[in-house]
Amino acid sequence: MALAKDAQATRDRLVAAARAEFSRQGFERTTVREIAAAAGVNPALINRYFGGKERLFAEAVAIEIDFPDLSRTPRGDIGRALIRHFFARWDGGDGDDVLRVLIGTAATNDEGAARIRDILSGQIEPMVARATGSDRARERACLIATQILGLAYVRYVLALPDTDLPPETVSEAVGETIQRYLFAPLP
Amino acid sequence: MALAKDAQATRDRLVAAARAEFSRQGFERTTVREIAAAAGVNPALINRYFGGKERLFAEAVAIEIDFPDLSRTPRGDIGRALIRHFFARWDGGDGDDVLRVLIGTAATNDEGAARIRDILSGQIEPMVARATGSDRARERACLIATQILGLAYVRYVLALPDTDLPPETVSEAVGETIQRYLFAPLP
DNA sequence: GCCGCAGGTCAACAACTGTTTACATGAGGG
DNA sequence: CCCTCATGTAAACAGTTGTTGACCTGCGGC
Repeated sequence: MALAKDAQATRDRLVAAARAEFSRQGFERTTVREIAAAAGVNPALINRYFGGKERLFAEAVAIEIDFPDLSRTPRGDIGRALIRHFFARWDGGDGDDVLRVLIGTAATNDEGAARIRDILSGQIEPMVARATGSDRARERACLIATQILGLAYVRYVLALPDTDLPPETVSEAVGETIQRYLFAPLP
Repeated sequence: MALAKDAQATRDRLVAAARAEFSRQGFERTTVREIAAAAGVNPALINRYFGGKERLFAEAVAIEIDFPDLSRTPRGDIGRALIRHFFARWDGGDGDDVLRVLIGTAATNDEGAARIRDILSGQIEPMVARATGSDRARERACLIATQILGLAYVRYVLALPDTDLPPETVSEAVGETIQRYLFAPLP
């Protein structure tokens, strides 16, 4: 049963509200009072439960990318498959995906930038190494990051309409780019 | 001769200082007092000359991309040429290039995002139309924007070291991507 | 020499920030 | 039943923010 006083539920609602607000306005613009109001709780609880705005932010952007299983995907289709996966995940959009939060906040928040670097090293690079078996996985992962983050930036930060970047065009054109960054010989 | 009281010089120093500070810290984190201190002037002058922080920002991020003349570049080399141009421009780095300011601030500042969209419509898209003569210039311009902004984001916001993204790898791999976004058939 | 006024200073303002402190409340074990 | 302590509240704090209005300052024309 739902208790009137439930610490865990309050924490969860704060994290959810924080994600939404940070995503909409970035770290600096978002105030703890806004987050608390959106969560329907008292602002002081942010300090009680998380120890401050910074620590709540860190909690709100903890993320696992959970790549699709590519082991059965034909080599030639991996690029397209990756793009489709990201597309589905982002545009399925409950609107507060953490990666979107990060892209927006990393720009002015070192903690956020460090998080993205962690994802690059800890999740994208291993995925590339696994999928390609090639050396230079680091370089390839960075190239892929430029394209995927750029796509996310244009779509969600600049908020270009679908007509400017039709999903099928993106899947095809960007998918092939990823494919090349994965497998094409590097200079 | 340099006057002790020179309104134009003061304005210029304020804009320059604003660019540097906004670039380093983004719009929200930067205070008018910091900008004034960096410019060596009184904070009140920001309001006198620009009418507020927002308006100073708008002035600081006014930008002309000034593309290279591509009319004599062989069709097959345009992608590479563009990337080299941006690279030279960004990394030549007096450290306060306006496009870098914009990328960092647009994330949480609608005015900034609108500026980038203006550049896309007013400068990148016409350049694409001119260079390719193709229809679908808009789509191609957006695709190019994803790659170029993503590259800038990874290099300057995430601040990955040169060893992760060696310039020659970028020129080649990303150059070819731009080339494809310019000329390859779209689905 | 003096005066007007563009150019620059100074201190204060009101609003808002994250955080802390002291206090209320009510569910659940004894 | 009542006492306790996790949970939640309210108010205040100290600092910072962008902005403003009243006030100097000194160059250029008379």
